[in-house]
Amino acid sequence: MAVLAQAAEVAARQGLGALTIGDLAARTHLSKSGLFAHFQSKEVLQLDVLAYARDRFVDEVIRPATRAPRGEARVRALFEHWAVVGRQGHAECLFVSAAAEFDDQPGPVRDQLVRDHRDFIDSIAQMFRTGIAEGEFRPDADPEQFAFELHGIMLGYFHAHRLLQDPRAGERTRRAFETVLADYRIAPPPAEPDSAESPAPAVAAARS
Amino acid sequence: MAVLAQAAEVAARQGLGALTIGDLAARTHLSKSGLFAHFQSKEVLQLDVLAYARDRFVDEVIRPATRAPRGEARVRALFEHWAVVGRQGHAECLFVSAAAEFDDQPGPVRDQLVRDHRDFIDSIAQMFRTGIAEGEFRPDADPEQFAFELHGIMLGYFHAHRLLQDPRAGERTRRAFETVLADYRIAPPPAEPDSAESPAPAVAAARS
DNA sequence: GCCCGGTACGAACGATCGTGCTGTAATGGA
DNA sequence: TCCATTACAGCACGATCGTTCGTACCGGGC
Repeated sequence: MAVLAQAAEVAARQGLGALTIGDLAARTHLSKSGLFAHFQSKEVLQLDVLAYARDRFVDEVIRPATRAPRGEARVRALFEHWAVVGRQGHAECLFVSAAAEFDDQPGPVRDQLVRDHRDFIDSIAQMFRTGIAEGEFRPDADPEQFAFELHGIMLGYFHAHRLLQDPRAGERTRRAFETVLADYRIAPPPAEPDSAESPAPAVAAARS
Repeated sequence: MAVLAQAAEVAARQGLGALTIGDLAARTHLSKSGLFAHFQSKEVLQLDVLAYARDRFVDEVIRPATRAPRGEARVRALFEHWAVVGRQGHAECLFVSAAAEFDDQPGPVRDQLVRDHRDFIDSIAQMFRTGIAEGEFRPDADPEQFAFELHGIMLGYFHAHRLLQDPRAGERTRRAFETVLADYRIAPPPAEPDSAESPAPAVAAARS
């Protein structure tokens, strides 16, 4: 539905709570009551927008990633698609702002938000798990810990990119991602013995 | 002003945009016009709330941290105080939700938000810099990169703690923090030579 | 004494909020 | 061709939004 696309765009910009029926009706060239007839209430509208954004996110981030080869390549694909979606200010910002908005007001919207997010975190952890099974990640690593850290990096990215408009946000994000990945990867390039003052070139390159 | 404390609490819960003058007047047992007289407009109210929250944050997080010894101890103190404030749902959530809310709507509130946040990031970077000067952190490290990564971790913490109510959020956050710190610390405990299959115990301990 | 700036009030404003009810033009299967 | 369904518009409702106005009370300086 084209209405939901418009609604999602507005909600991503102003927040789910600031999404107003009258404003949305004007944007879609519909009457307020005509638009309202499609949803029984504003809450249903918010839930529909959330579902729409989730479908978009699955289509543009998760599914493309699962088409990449299992293991680190898949995790990298997830990262890349995720960053692209966030950069364009699409669905992702909706989830970030909605999460901050509804983190303290109970109700169906919050519940759905929690479910969606838990599912996504589980997807990340699962992709990481296949990386362990493929022998690319350390077998003693905690997949949910990796999901937590990756998610934090992306939150920082959206923050720096959208609010601060830091032109180096992308570069910083990628560097943090590579560092985390390097920490979890199996068989890191062995450092030269006792090179505390002059760190291993591979590590230094990953950090500069 | 007690009114601002109430306003900050509401804004932290519902967001700065959902902070309404009538609602705030009822909470403070004032008439709407009587309360409105103190601020010339809602925008000024939002800015005042922001300034109030910033002062609280400086008092409860930044200043206590600067009283800790220079170097890693100070960075750790910052982390601890930051986590405590975020856990109690005080000022920090206001900044997180406000950032997500105003990241796409220009105006004085957004500008102030950006200034405050840049200042805070700079504070983190500066604390890290003293750690370099003290010889505790790698001299080739990028302080702003560290600030970015720490900030991302905390964003992930607030998200997991407040929205998902993950009981393991604190533990995950601390682990991520220790990992990042270990990456930036100088003179990591030297790994046994050629221990690719069995990683160094110190690293494994930091991750489990 | 008087005046004055601050602080608070009640009432009201136009606008917009979410939400109903009613009417109607279009549509598609029987 | 008829009829049920759908998709919309029009209008109106009570509530609440931010804001303004006029008006008190109350303190201290002239």
